[in-house]
Formats: sequence, structure tokens, C-alpha cells
Amino acid sequence: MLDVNFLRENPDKVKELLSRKGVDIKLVDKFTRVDGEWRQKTAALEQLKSEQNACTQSISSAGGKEEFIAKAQILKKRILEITEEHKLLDKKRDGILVNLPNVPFEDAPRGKDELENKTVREVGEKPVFDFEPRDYLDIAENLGIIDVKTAAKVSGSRFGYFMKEGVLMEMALSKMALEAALPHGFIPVIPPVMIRPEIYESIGRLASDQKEERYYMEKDDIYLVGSSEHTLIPLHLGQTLDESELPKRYIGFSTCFRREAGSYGKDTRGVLRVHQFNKVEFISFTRPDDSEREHRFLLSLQEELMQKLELPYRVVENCTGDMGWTDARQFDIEVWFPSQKKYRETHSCSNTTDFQARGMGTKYKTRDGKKEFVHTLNATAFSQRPIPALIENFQTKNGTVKLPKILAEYIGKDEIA
RNA sequence: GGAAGGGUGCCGGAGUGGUUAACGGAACGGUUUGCUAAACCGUGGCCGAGUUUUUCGGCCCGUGGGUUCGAAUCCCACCCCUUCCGCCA
Repeated sequence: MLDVNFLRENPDKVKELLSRKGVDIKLVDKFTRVDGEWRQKTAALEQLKSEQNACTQSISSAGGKEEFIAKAQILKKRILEITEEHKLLDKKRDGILVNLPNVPFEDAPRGKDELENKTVREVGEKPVFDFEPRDYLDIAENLGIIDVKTAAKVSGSRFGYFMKEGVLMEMALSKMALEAALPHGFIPVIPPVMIRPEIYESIGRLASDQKEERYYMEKDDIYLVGSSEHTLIPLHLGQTLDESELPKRYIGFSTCFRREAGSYGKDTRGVLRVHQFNKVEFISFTRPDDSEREHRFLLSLQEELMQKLELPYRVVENCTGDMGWTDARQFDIEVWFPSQKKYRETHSCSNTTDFQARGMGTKYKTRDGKKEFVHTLNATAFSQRPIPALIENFQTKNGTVKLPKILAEYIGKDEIA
């Protein structure tokens, strides 16, 4: 959620920044208007209530005088009316507020869509093959480590069975991420994968189009999470942390559920875009002054892991138009896929500033005793997407996969044949 | 799923219709002090108005409704916690 006071004081600034994200800025004007009405109505209502309180006091001290009771009855009626109007405005105002995304940082690269993302660096050598590299799914199906055909019959499209070394690779990646994180004080967590609507909304993950992306179970009025981030961020719901505890870091493992609405026809083949996958995620709570530094730190951890896997990747800084709803700055890591001759996104790394913390009421106490909202960050440690990347980049002429050294150690063999 | 009990501030905990949330503890700030301790004083959150470093007002006792001139207190619904029973990886 955006800061209402910031919105009131800097409507033009907010409009400017949000337009970079492609938001319809009429919403901001609408907010200003509705908020003005809301404030007037609030003042009127509070005035009446103040009179009512005074009247109530007189009744109690004067021993139930008729005249005060009569006056109180009139006040009560007016208050009821005004309260109705106020509630409507309140709802309207909140409705606008939850449909405004976080503002990007001033210096975030501007652009409309992913084509305008800024490449920060390319790392690693793209593999050179003396044969035509095959698609990961061909290889994986042949080796019996991914089965989407049976999954389609059993569960539908965009599902997959991971089997044999497919499973071992996933477990190894999770273990690698965990071992890299623990020395930096990350607390490992396996969080719930279901979340209540009101919590989901207040971390900004049910806003507008995002709602379509969520699985909802009507009978229980509960959502399935799209990432462990969604139940990790509320870990400090309503809490004030001590400055000395920050940065507070977590590494979560969970299954993630996504409807992939609106991505019809995109990556329909294989397991790059599925309804259900596992992901290890980094989360940080920081002082506002430290969030940019923490952001770079999380990115460096992600890169360290990718380098250990010897995968060729590039880091892009997402332009304003391609940034996530909650993000003020976002980086993606994209890995080279030889069969597609393209970099494909496998990681993201986001600084959401105080946007989610405000909704959660997560604050920290500064050394001079003031309370301020923390900043929150989230970054992929590993999802399942690097597995297809590994299969493609380390394939051999005869259809086997020759594993990078670190994975060979974890799995106990250096080739999937 | 059934039964019973419960949810009050950072914590414990009183409060069963009449403004101001008793009392105790913790933490923080201040005074005092050679230092420490003690003692004493002060300190909740959100929101609105404004003469915007001082002030006035509203709201907050799990959540949302209701009754009433007035609700932590009475009524209804829901959520959560504890214990017991049932079921269960």
C-alpha cells in the first residue's frame, strides 16, 4: 500500500512515477478527490460524535434528564446517517488505494515492456556444441526425468512429473541454496502455502490483475500462495522489530501455485511455465536506508549460486513497465537456453520498499525511539526453472547430461544417462 | 467434526451498562549520581482538524453487525487459541 500522506502531499510526483509503470494516472486524481470528501465527512462525523459524548456525559451526571436524552436521540440519528455516507467513501478510497502499485525508484530504467529492460552484465561462457543442441524436454523425456504427457492426463496442461535425477537435482539445488544462505544468518522456514484473503490483500498480491493469477478455494475462503514470499512477509505482522535485529533474513521453501491466466499459448510446451512448482526464496526485512544495499547483496547471492552451477546468465534491471506490482526496483536473472538461443528468466530480485510493510504493520524502532516501517525484499534462490537450463547447457551428443562439478557432488554421479 | 473454556496495552492481569482501561512487571527517556543500583517523574497505536516542535477531537478491549441516550460489559455471526473426545500423515 502507498503512503496516504505521500500521495496527498505529492500527487504530481506520484502520477509521474506511476505513469512510468503504465498505470492509469486518473486513479490518482480520483484518489485526491475521494480522499478530500472523505476527510470532510470524517471531520463532520467526529464533530457529531464529540457532541454525542458530551451529551452522554450530561445524562449520566445529571441523572437522566429528559432534555439530554431527547438531544442524544436526535444526534444518534444524524450520526447513523453520516456514518453510512462515511463508510461508502471509506470503501471507495480503499478501493483506489489497493489498485495503486508501488512507485518505482526515480533512477529505475524507464520503459514499456521487457524489451526495454536494461542488461546489467552477462556472465559465463555459452556452451559451444559440435551438434544441433536439443530442447530440454526431448532430452528429459528420453532420460525419463520429466514426464508431462502423463501429467496432462492426470492433472491437465502445465503440470509435470519430475522423476529420478530430476528430483535429485531439485533437492540438490535446495540444499545448495540453504548452505549458501545459512552463514549469512538466514532463518530457514517452510511456511504455510495457504493464506487468508485479507492478509493476501495487504501485502499487495491480490490487487487488480494479480487476483486472476491466484487459486482460491471458496469453501474455505482461502488462497493458495504463488510464492513462499506471500506467507513469509507476514511473519512480522503487526510487530515492531528492534533496530539491532535488522536486517532480518529468511530463506523459505514452498510449493508455489499459479493459474497462469493470460499466458495462453506462452511456453505451453514443457515445464518452464507450470501451475505448480517448488521454489526456495530469500526474504529480508531491513532499515529503509539499507534496502538498496541489501538488494545488491541478495543479487550477489543469486549470482554466486548460478556461477557455482556454471550456467551462462545475464542480469537485467527491469524497466518501469516490466516491474512487479509491489516493486520499486527489480532485477531478473536470465539463463541461456541453447535450443531457444535465448536468455530465459529464472530468478527475480525485488525491493518493495515499505509498500508491503505498511500493509503488514511491520515497523522497527530507531535508536532515538521513533517507529518507522521496515523495507522488505524478496529474491528467488532457486525455482525449478534452472533444471531445464542445466539439461540444455550440459547435454552431450548422445543425449546424456554431464553435470557441473558441484551438482555431481551433491547427487553422487556426474552424468545422467 | 463434537464438547468445554478463553481472546483486554510489550507481558501478566482486574474490570458483567455510565466519560477518563485498576493494579503489577518489563523496556525506553528524564531527574539525581564519582560509577552502578535504588528512588522519583514521564512514555500506547491509528486517524481527523489546526495557530503543524505546544493544541483540540474521534477511534481502538479478536473481527463484523445489533440493542441502548450510552457497550470491554448485553445479543447475533464469524475468526483464532487452549483442553478433552473423534478422525488422521
